[in-house]
Amino acid sequence: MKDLTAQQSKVLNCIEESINKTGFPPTRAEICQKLGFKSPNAAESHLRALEKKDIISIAGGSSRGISIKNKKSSSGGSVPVIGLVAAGSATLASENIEREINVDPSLFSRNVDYFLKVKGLSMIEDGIYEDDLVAIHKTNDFKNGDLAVVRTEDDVTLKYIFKENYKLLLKPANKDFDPIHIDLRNESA
Amino acid sequence: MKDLTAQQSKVLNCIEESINKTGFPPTRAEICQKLGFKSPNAAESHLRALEKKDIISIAGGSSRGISIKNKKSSSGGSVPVIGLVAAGSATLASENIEREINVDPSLFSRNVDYFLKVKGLSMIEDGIYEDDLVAIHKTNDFKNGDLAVVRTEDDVTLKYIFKENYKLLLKPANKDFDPIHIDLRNESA
DNA sequence: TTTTATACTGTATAAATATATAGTATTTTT
DNA sequence: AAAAATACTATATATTTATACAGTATAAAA
Repeated sequence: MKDLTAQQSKVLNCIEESINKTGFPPTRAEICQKLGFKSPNAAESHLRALEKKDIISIAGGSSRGISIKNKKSSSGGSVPVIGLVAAGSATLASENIEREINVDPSLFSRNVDYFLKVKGLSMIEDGIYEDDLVAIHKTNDFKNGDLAVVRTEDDVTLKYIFKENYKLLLKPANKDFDPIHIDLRNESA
Repeated sequence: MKDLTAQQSKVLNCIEESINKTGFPPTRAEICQKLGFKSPNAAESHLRALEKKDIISIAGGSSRGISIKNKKSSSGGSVPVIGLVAAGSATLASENIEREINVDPSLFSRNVDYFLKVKGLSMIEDGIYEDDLVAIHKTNDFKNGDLAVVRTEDDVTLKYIFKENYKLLLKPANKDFDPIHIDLRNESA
């Protein structure tokens, strides 16, 4: 990745701070104000430079349309203890609550609805181990590859979820377990 | 907390999805488009209702100025394994890298620069234990109460950081350790 | 040395956006 | 039964905002 100039870093930092403090990205004018520029084009051209270097993306024709692109990552290794996201149904194993946990909400990019304690071994290849806590966000909004809480007939499991047309593919991270295919047309929602 | 109506939940969900997918909140028009409303005021009034119920806040005179308010939390308990944020200096214990970790960046609200493995006992009251991994984001932007990586003369520690004028207060979460006071005027940056 | 990138000021404007006002209709609360 | 909240359509507009164009100047790359 190309290196950023000092000014570009300042602008990037300014974007991060805006998102952290207000919840949304800054306008050109706000960047100028924070960094002392007097022309909106000062911010604009720095943004274009950051876009060219693939650090941010800019949604054209959209106010505050700045988003910070996903940083790299490298070789193998594991995922940390916090999993994520995207459970289909509402009533999960919900009421096995062991204790309440007090967490700074700014830790997570999505709202955490509850935590789930991991049992069993099916995710060990991703570094999620027995007794780890997984932060769960209830939503119907998921992307392929998201880690999801899946409720099968008599079990609640963590699986990677892939959806294609009417087919759902649930892939455990442990090779010893088989992927599960579900045809949504035969299932009750 | 007052309950949301079905429509209000849809709007809230729409906001969450927008933030998750694009990185910034939706406009009134976008909410209308997604939910099939034909008047911008449909979105507007739902937003005002959500604001009244203290679910979101709306920054006046600002485009996309919607942010989802911090959800509650309850009694005691601990913080999960992922800590956070806000280290002052650049060269920390940086090069004791044990392994590289492959993480979905969307897990964190801030960019993760590296992970730190916890040694010692000073944070045990917050549920951060020996060998836990803490996600670190390098920045100078911190709020009082943030958990920070602090480099003292011969140590790297995790402390809660409070700043007031020229004084820095570093508070460990373990009562057996004393808070540290630092006068910034006597310190070299 | 001639581009190309960086780093801005200054001006302008079309388009995006928030937001007010006027209605209608239904449901819930008092 | 009256008032208040919900759930919208429809129209209008001031303001915000992105974004282009014209410059100036310096540093780095070809």
